[in-house]
Amino acid sequence: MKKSAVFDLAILGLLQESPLHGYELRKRLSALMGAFRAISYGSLYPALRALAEAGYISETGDKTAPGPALSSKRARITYSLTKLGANYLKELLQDSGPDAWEDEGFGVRFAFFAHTEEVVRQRILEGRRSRLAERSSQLKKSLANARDRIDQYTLELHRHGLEGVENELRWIEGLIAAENKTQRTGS
Amino acid sequence: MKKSAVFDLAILGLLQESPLHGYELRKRLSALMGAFRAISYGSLYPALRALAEAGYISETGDKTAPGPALSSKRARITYSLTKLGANYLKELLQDSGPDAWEDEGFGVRFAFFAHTEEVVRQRILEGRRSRLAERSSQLKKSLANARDRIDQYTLELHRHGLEGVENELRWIEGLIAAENKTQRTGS
DNA sequence: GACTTGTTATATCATTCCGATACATCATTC
DNA sequence: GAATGATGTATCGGAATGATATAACAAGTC
Repeated sequence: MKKSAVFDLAILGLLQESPLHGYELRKRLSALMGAFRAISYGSLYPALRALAEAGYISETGDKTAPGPALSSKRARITYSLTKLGANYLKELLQDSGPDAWEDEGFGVRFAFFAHTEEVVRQRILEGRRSRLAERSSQLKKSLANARDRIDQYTLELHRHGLEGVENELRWIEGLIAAENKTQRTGS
Repeated sequence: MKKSAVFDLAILGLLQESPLHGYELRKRLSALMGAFRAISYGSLYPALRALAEAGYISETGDKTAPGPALSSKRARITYSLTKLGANYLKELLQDSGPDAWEDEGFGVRFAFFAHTEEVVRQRILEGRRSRLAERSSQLKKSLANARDRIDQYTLELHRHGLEGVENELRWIEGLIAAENKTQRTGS
C-alpha cells in the first residue's frame, strides 16, 4: 500500500520546477540519481498514473485530443503539479525520518535541499552523518577482525569500501559545517 | 531463463572455501557485497534450490533425518560444492565480459581474484577502468554544461558523485599497476 | 521455574521493480 | 528515398525485495 515515497518526491519535485512529459522526466530522474542506474518506464508510468489518480498531478496532452486532429501531432502527455500535489510535496519535504538519510533516499532529498527548511536540512544531514559513522565503525571492526583470516583481494576490497564511506563522511561533515556557518551569518 | 550469473558465482565461490548452511551463507554474502545491501532469503533459497537441482551443490542435513530423531536437533541444511559445481565455478571464473566489470558484478569478481587467472584478472580490471573513465568524462561534461543552469545543492551532489568515481578510478589504476609489477616480478 | 529478549535457522508470498520489447513519429545523414 | 537514431508512450514476464511466519535454543532476570 505504501509505495516508495522517495520516488513520488523525486517526480513531484521535478514537476514543481516545470511541467514535463514522461520521456524527459525519466532523463532528469536519471540525472538526479547521478551515477546510479536509471529508473525504468515500467516503474515511471504506473507511478505517474497513481499520482494522477490521487490528484497530485494532472495530465494534459494530445492523447485526449479533439477527435480528428490526433494524427497531426505526436502523442505526448505533459504532466504538471496540481495545488494538491504542491501541498503533498511540501509535506514530503518536511519528513526527516530514516527514509531521508538512507542510501536510496538521501541523494534525492539533498537535491531538493533548496526547497527544504533549514531545520529539516540539518536533521537529515545529521542522520546521514550518524548512519555513515556507524557503518564506518562496523567496517573498521570487521576489518580488524578479519585482517589475518581472509584473502588479500577481499581485504583490499573491504579496505577500499571503508575508504569510500569515510570520504562521504568527511563530505557530510563539511556540509554540516557549511550549513551552520550560513545559519549564523544569516544566509 | 538466464538468471543472475554473478549470484551463482558468489554462492559457489563461498561454498568452495567451506560447506555452509543458508543462514551463514547469507551473512557471508552480505559481507562480500560490503557496503551494499544484503540479499534476501526470498532470493537465496530459491537460488540454492536451483543450484541443487542442477547438481552444482548438494544438500545434506537433518531435514532428511532418519525419521524419529528429527526433533532432537534443529533443522539445518548444509550445502556443499559438488565436483560438477567446481567445474562450473571454474568456468564462471573464466568470464571477463561486461558482467564482470559492471557495478553489480565487479565486487564479487574481485573478491575471488585469488582463484582467477592472471590474464582474466587484467582483462576485468581494464574493463572496469574504461567503464569508470567513460562515466567520469560523462559526468564532467554534464557538470560543465549544467554549471550555471542548476541548483547549488544539485551541483554539489554531482560534484561529489564525480569525486567518488575518480577515487575508484585511481584505485583501479593502482591495482592494475600492482598486477603488472607482480607479473613482471613473477609472483 | 517462568518470563522475556535475542540469535540462529528455514521458508513463502504479495508487491514492487527492472529489462526487454513493441509501436510510432520525427530529424538527420548519405 | 532510405537507413539510422533520437524522441515518445506503453506493457509484460520474470526477478528481487521486504515482510512475515514458524521454531529451536541460549542467556539473562525476576
